[in-house]
Amino acid sequence: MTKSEKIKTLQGISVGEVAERSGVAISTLHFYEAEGLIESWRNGGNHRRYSRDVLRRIAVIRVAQRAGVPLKEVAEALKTLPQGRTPNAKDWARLSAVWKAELDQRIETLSRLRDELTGCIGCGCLSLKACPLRNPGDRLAADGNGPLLLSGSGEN
Amino acid sequence: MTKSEKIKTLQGISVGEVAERSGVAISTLHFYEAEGLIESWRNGGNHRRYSRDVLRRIAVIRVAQRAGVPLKEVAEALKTLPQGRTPNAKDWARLSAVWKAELDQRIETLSRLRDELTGCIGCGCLSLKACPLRNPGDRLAADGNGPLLLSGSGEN
DNA sequence: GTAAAATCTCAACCTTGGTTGAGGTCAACG
DNA sequence: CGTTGACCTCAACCAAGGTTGAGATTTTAC
Repeated sequence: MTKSEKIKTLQGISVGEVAERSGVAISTLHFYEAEGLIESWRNGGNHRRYSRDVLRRIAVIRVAQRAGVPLKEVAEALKTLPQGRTPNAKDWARLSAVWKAELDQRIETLSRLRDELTGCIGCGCLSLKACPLRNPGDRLAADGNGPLLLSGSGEN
Repeated sequence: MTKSEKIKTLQGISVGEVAERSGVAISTLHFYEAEGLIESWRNGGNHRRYSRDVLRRIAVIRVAQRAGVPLKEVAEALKTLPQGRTPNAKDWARLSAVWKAELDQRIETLSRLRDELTGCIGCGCLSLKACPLRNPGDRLAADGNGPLLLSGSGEN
């Protein structure tokens, strides 16, 4: 570690630098902090200072979001990391295993829908009770993406 | 068609019956109408009346939503159907082909993410430039699910 | 004929994930 | 020392996809 790096570690990183290096807008960093996803302390002039591990945390947050994990759940998961520590390989494995399972579920649900859609293209069977796309068995097979009630019964 | 069914066709279906038969809340039907997704006329007492094909339209709307198609796009697609007609097999094929392609894209994006996540579980490599989960090449590989800017560059 | 159930309109509110702007302070360069 | 640029707070706003409630009317059932 060079002398200037040591000073930076002691003084922390500014919000602008975190924004630039993480690719996240400053307003988003404020928002994440308000939501308890990241932390900072203040310097003498009330400006936020971040430790380096905020960058890794942000990376984790963004991967989780890509996987469709809502921020609240990400926040919960991050709270299980001991005391604002940089997540290590084991922590990351624990979180990502859970998120991968959710992602698997989402992919499976969408794949099933795609298969049904493929089978139904052009068949016009949307009007039939027997159509898998209308199948009541799917009604509670939610997408994992919010509390969508996906019913659709009754002949018509 | 029985005599009472004939009368029903002439008089249209009430909003409550549509709600019950489609599994969609009345407020949602009002909302869909305001958004131009469905249509109705009014009886003498200003109550909405629907023709039967509203049920098939609602079914189409909900399948599209399951596939992640935003309502505005569904509305656009439904407007291409000639004059509030019941969608027939050909119409349905046209719409579902487009939506299936979008769904395919979504599934592919998520699958790629899953593979990366699987490969990365426990590796702790989120901190490395070389990690596929951090790869700038992914930055514009959006999810199809809203204008998510998924960047994440800079070493850390 | 009357009471209950269904419907109407319109505005306000909800959640998620942020962005934008106003008005004020802090820091750094020359 | 002054003037930019970076930063601060707080409130308002945005989009999507609806839900909720108030107050009025209509329809239905007994």
